[in-house]
Amino acid sequence: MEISDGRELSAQKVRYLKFIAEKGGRVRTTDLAGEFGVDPSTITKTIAELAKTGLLSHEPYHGICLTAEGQRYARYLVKRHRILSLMLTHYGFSHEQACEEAKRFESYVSKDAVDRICAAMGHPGQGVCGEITHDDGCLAREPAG
Amino acid sequence: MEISDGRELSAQKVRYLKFIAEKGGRVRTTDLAGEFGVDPSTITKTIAELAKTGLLSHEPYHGICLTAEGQRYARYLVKRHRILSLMLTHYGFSHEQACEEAKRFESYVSKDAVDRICAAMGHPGQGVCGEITHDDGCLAREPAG
DNA sequence: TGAAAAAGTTGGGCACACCCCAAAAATGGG
DNA sequence: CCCATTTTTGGGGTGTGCCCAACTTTTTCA
Repeated sequence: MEISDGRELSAQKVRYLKFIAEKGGRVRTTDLAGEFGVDPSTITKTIAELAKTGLLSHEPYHGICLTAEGQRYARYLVKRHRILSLMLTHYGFSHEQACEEAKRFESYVSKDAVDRICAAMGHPGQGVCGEITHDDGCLAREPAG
Repeated sequence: MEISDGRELSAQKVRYLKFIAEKGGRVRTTDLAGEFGVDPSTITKTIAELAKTGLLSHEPYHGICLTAEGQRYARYLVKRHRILSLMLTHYGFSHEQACEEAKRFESYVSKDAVDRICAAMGHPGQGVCGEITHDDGCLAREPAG
């Protein structure tokens, strides 16, 4: 895959992660399977791979939740989405259109670019689909424990 | 794949196609293999798949060139690249940085979005890495012959 | 002009991401 | 405590993209 966020997660894994973050708390296999229209077994397997990265923990039969590191990373993913969506609204996109379009390509935009765009827009506090937080300075450089 | 340009070409195929268009004329297997750092046999196989779409013709041992349809499509790809690069320069990217960043995600931006951004920028005639042409109105709706 | 070098193609195979199905296991409400 | 629901396991499939070895074609140049 050709991901540009400092981690080697595929676009699909990023989508799963973002969904888990936005839903919050304990997420069930069925929630993900329903949201993405895939078989639950697909979710189980993909979640197992994500768990190995340390971004989430999966207690079999009891749900999925993000680790502290996963939450920090997910905050970045959400921020990225909102920064890019906001950028698109500068080009005549409605909020909803911007949101949809950003989903298409956000996984392929480098963190460096997101930071730059964020800075150029004056670190906005409000995006098109929610608040924008600016606390991702230490992404992917956290001790394991 | 999750491509958003109205065709179902993967990002990699799009890169190959864009390279062929930018180089112009008859392109050799070796040119592509060198540019992308892959084995020549990989190029041969991928080109065979692209040839089936009618975007280019491949005369074995004698090179690759775009069909009229391929040229029209490639013009869109180049325009897309230049529009997105130009957009990025509005956020503090240098020309070269904008160009590199655009390459990362351009394949995932919908044609609709490119058109909208193009319009919002006033259909610019000059991009960061060359002229921008605006003749892609009839993409992907051309008779085969 | 003809053999060696270079360029290109074929066939086989590998890795990764992502997906589904059937069957088995675990959970939890009645 | 049983049965319906949820979830996991094991097996399998597809598509993309890549490499290697062996072979064919083209080109070069002595």
